[in-house]
Amino acid sequence: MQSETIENYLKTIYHLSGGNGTIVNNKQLADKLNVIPATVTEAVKKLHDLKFVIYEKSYGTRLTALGSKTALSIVRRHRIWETYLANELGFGWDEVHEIAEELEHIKNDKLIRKLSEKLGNPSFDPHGDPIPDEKGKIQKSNFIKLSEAKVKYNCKIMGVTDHSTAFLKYLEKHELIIGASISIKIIEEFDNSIVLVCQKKEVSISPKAAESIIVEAL
Amino acid sequence: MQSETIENYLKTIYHLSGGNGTIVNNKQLADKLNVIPATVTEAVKKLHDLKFVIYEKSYGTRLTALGSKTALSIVRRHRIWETYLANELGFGWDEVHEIAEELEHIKNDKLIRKLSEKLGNPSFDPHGDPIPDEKGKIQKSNFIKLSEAKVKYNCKIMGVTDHSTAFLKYLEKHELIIGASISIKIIEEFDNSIVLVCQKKEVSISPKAAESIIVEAL
DNA sequence: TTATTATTTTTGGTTAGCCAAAAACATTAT
DNA sequence: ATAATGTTTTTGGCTAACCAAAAATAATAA
Repeated sequence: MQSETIENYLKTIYHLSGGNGTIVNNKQLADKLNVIPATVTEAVKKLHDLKFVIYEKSYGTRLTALGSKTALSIVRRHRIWETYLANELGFGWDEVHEIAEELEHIKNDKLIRKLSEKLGNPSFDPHGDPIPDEKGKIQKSNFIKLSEAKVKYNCKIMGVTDHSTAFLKYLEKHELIIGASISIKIIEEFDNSIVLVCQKKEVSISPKAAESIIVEAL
Repeated sequence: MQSETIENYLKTIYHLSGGNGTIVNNKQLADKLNVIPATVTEAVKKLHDLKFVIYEKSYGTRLTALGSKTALSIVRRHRIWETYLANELGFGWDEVHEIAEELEHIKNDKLIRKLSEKLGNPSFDPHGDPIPDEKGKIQKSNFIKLSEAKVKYNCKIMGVTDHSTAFLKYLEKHELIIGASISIKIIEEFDNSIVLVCQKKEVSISPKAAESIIVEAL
């Protein structure tokens, strides 16, 4: 259908615009795609002709409905593959992104459907990021990194993004298990460490650890 | 490492030369790759410069050790993916080739290793074609289609290439199961149907069915 | 061996995707 | 409002992969 380059542009515009139709500029795109702005100018003109974006000279670019739909299907493929690589083939979460960057360009709906089925048609990947469905619909959630939670938040632990044994042991020690409810008591001013209550016990979490814990804000 | 185009040239040269270093000509390559001979001339010159082939003007092209090694790794990826798609994801054998044509270009040794492991590191795909190992070594076998067997051959049924339920029922009815030993009694002159003995019973197999049965000639 | 046919190579030209440098345009700070 | 800075566009150029048409070679048949 379209080239890998076009797919990468659409995906990047989608991510930079934060999923809503926000305008994206050439500099941002150039930086993300590792090309110079002149190259982006050329590219967005073509994307405009192909009806994937609306490009207004010296102003910016935003996805059309078609562009958005296409971007969503790429994001879907990417996240399905990431989840598959991690859950079915035993890759670490640090490894899957790079491989999925290549796999996402294989356009075969049946393949993605089969992978998705094998995973139980998940709506979220283990990063907590939503996986668009076949129609491009995204299930909303309040998934955030624990490091983004504020005082008094009540949350539920949904997953982790660091799968090192060191980290998993750290979690175990503090009885922080998937599904557990926690509430944020204090966020220390000077080092951003988080004091929270989990399983009736008070624990203090380093900001580094909080970066790798995905919670649902309730 | 190299482009998809180069990989396709190497793979095609490998197949056309039948795995040994036989010389391949431009016309053959052009036909297989759906390009015109002029394009092939250009390409093989480049492959020569890259030391993947020895190209002799107006004569032909053959793989170097490097080219052969590279081709073998592409064949490995292709057959691992085909086997994986069929055995793990439930694709039919008629569907896997096309998808594997894309997947084979993803260069990630760990990925192929994991897929291979999950399959039990097979040396043959369900077509009966050998899967080169990581070093490019191919396990020899006497796998042939039953349709290629001759009178008096003793064989063992190794697999099928048609996975339709109709065909599987046909096999069941004739008690032709994987692993069974058979011996060829007669090949009918006028319609090429095969009379063989399997499990002490004499059965007659249509040429169409024999096309889809892989046996090992003993 | 000469004519015919097939294959290969050369030449000139295209498109996608990129870059560098310079020019045009916007934005921000003074 | 003007200068300084940042962003965007234009222009000219590059490489990989392709094609078409013509010229050169090789192979085959008469």
